[in-house]
Amino acid sequence: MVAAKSNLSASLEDYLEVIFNLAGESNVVRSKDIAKLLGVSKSSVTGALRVLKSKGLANYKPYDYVTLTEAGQAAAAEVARKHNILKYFFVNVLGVDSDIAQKAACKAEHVLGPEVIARLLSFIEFVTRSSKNGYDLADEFKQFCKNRSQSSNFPDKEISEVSDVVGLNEVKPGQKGRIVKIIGRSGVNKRIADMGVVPGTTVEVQRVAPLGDPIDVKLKGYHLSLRKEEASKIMVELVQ
Amino acid sequence: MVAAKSNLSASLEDYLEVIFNLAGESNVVRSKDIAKLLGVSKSSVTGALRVLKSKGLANYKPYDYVTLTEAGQAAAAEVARKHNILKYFFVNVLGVDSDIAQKAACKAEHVLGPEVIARLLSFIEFVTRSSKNGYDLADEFKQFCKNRSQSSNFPDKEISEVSDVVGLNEVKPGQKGRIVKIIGRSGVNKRIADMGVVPGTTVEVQRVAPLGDPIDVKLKGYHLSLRKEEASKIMVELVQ
DNA sequence: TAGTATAGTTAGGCTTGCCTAACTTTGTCA
DNA sequence: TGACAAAGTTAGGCAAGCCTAACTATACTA
Ligand SMILES: [Mn+2]
Ligand SMILES: [Mn+2]
Ligand SMILES: [Mn+2]
Ligand SMILES: [Mn+2]
Repeated sequence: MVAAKSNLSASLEDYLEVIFNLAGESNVVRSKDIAKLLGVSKSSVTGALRVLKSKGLANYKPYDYVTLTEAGQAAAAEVARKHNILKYFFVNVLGVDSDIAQKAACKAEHVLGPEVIARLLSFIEFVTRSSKNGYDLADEFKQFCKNRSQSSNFPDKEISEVSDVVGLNEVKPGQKGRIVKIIGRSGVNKRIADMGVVPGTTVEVQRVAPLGDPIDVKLKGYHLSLRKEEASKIMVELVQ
Repeated sequence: MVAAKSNLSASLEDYLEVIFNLAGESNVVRSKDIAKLLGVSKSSVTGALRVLKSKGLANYKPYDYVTLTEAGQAAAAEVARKHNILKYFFVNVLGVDSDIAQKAACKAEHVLGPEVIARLLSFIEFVTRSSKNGYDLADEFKQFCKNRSQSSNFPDKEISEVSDVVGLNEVKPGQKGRIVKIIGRSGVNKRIADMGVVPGTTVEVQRVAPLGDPIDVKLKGYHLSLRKEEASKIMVELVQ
């Protein structure tokens, strides 16, 4: 029985999952219990059940008990399986708190595909196996967490810096910038373009008046005084 | 600088993430590049940027380049960090294919909280550390995966069976069921209720006519012939 | 068996996030 | 400069999921 490619939303998978779990706990599944477990209103459940029926996953009849079709049970079981594997890993390998693990598993179960889940299951098996050979990996990890000082100094994959393109108005006196772009096309911008303010040119800020207006800059040997408003439209990349 | 509790949707986090990454790769960030990377239309990007601006995360001005605020950069960096940690774990510990890991990480990054991510990072550190002590855990795991026959026999956390409450019409001759509920309140249902068909009673199906109609049952010593339509409204739990 | 409590449905509305088509702004280059 | 291309915005619409309020069907109990 190969599971059909389902393409269900996270929401619908959760409905399937709780119906599946409720069915395992009591004789019949009631709409209100689904609502309570998922934290949604009764009418939301009605809506979801209609969708599940339309997809051939639930045997829905108004006012009737809720049951899953064969296909629905298969899909639900798959979700529940992912949930269990994930929670097991979070709790018994990583040592995450049970409640947090429960919630995390019920989110992640909808976004991790079979390849990742299969590997994770193998890994759990590996860890379990290792503990039988005298080397309890999960335990070893817990020790590792305890013994180490709080500061994690793992080379937390350096994250590339954000580019240094800013408005010319933000450049400090003495700094230089290469013009990347001039925003807008107004008469004023044409005026400064005529004075050599074009992309590619390097400008140096010389003086900035108290309130940031005006700004004295030097480019191509010329001096130029710019309004803050104008400068803010000149995007430069800081150089040197 | 403590990161503010953001509560961003997965979608908005992805926008932040790609803006952050693009900013690291080139001088300026263009709307169309965001659209291309996320696989959405230009207008969707415009909409998202307006939302990010309203949340104080992006410096959005129509037709201007896209930049992030301090808060936006912080939020984006957090998402990117989760992404990197998850991908690293999937690829270098679990041995998942790089492309699949990339996609899985970019989904899971939105649903796994700081507790899980912190533990995962510690675990990666633990594995890395172990490899320096001559016991390469990740490598060991790969061997384990290879050497083992395809069949995984890990006690895949037994999943509870679905409850056996069915309509009486589905019960085979010779089987018995305890009545759980009778659906509907029509005159017909009242008739059979008068004959002892009430919740709690155990019925045994004796004979079923060729097309499933009628159905002969025995209860409390009486014989009763039911229409399939009637029987389908009598929910029973299989017994014995 | 009626009257009330409970369960479930319907109607209508909201938000998020996406789309296409048409339009405007900006960039480019002869 | 001015025409054309590229980038970005606006308008309008749609689907998924959720909600509340009002209504209806079923269950319980005296
Ligand atoms: Mn879930
Ligand atoms: Mn779950
Ligand atoms: Mn993502
Ligand atoms: Mn990502």
